[in-house]
Amino acid sequence: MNSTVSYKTRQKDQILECLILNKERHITADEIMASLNQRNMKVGKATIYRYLDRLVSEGTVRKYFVEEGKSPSYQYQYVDRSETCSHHYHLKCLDCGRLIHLDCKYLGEMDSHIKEQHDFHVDHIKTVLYGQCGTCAEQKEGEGKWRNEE
Amino acid sequence: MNSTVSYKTRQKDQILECLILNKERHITADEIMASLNQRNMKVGKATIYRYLDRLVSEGTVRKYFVEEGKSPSYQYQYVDRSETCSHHYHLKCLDCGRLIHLDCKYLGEMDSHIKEQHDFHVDHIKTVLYGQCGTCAEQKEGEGKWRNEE
DNA sequence: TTGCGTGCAAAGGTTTTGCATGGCA
DNA sequence: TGCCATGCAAAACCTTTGCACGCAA
Repeated sequence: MNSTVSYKTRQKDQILECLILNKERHITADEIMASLNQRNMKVGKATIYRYLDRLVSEGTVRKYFVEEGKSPSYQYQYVDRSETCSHHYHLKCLDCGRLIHLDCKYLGEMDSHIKEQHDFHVDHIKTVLYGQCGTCAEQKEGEGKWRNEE
Repeated sequence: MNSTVSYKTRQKDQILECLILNKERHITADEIMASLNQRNMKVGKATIYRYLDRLVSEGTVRKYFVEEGKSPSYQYQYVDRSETCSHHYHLKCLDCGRLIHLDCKYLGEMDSHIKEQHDFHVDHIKTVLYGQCGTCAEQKEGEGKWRNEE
């Protein structure tokens, strides 16, 4: 299918290693560079972006757009082959930023429901359910009422 | 709660009018400016961004991040008050951009399910289910196979 | 040796910010 | 008159691109 030849290089290995080390969470291109720099692995920013692009189109890595923190940016996450992220939902807590992978039969049924009753195919890669996780909800309750933004 | 005083101005009126005219679809800050310029209404870009921010935090307008076209950007859409958006889900077609308000008992149950079983409160104002609507799916089928990313 | 990969810096795009001025109340 | 709102331009930001050199195969 994709006939592009690809060379194996130190940079690619190190970038991929970093993604795998962080497979539990999202990481920005900048964070990857910082992380590599910390361990005295110098990789140019352009290289990181270029390789990430390739990994994303290969399906090895998933790309999200996230607004947490100050400036919005893309975040990348290694796709664990054992987890079928395309079949479950993602919940993201607006307070603590935690991403929860939700594997649940009930939600699978919801998919079918939306498809059959509402004629819409949900893309689990692009969709994230935003809200508040239980832990944060408890904390907020103690503090009084809550607000949408920080 | 929010005690900030707000003045009524020509610019605000015109921006809001433009959003309401386009309430069926989403629109970028740039498109708002272009649309206003066309009708000889001069409004600075900074003003548009600033007012949009305010409208978003008020809940009058919803803000999305969309990657369609060349450069990714934020898109805005007026929230129709007559619809109780905080209680239903929103589906957004990634192809045609249409926003579908989904009032459905089944999905309400899903909320309870997520809350009770997964200890997570879904925020319907911030959450959008992305995917493909039936109409667009049909079109794509005609054109051949589809791909996840472009 | 071939041509993909890399690094640097510059370009590109949207969105934000600073500051003086304008205009609502 | 007081203070919010506006406009302009510059800044800030992330991401992409051009180009010469490096380095797998």
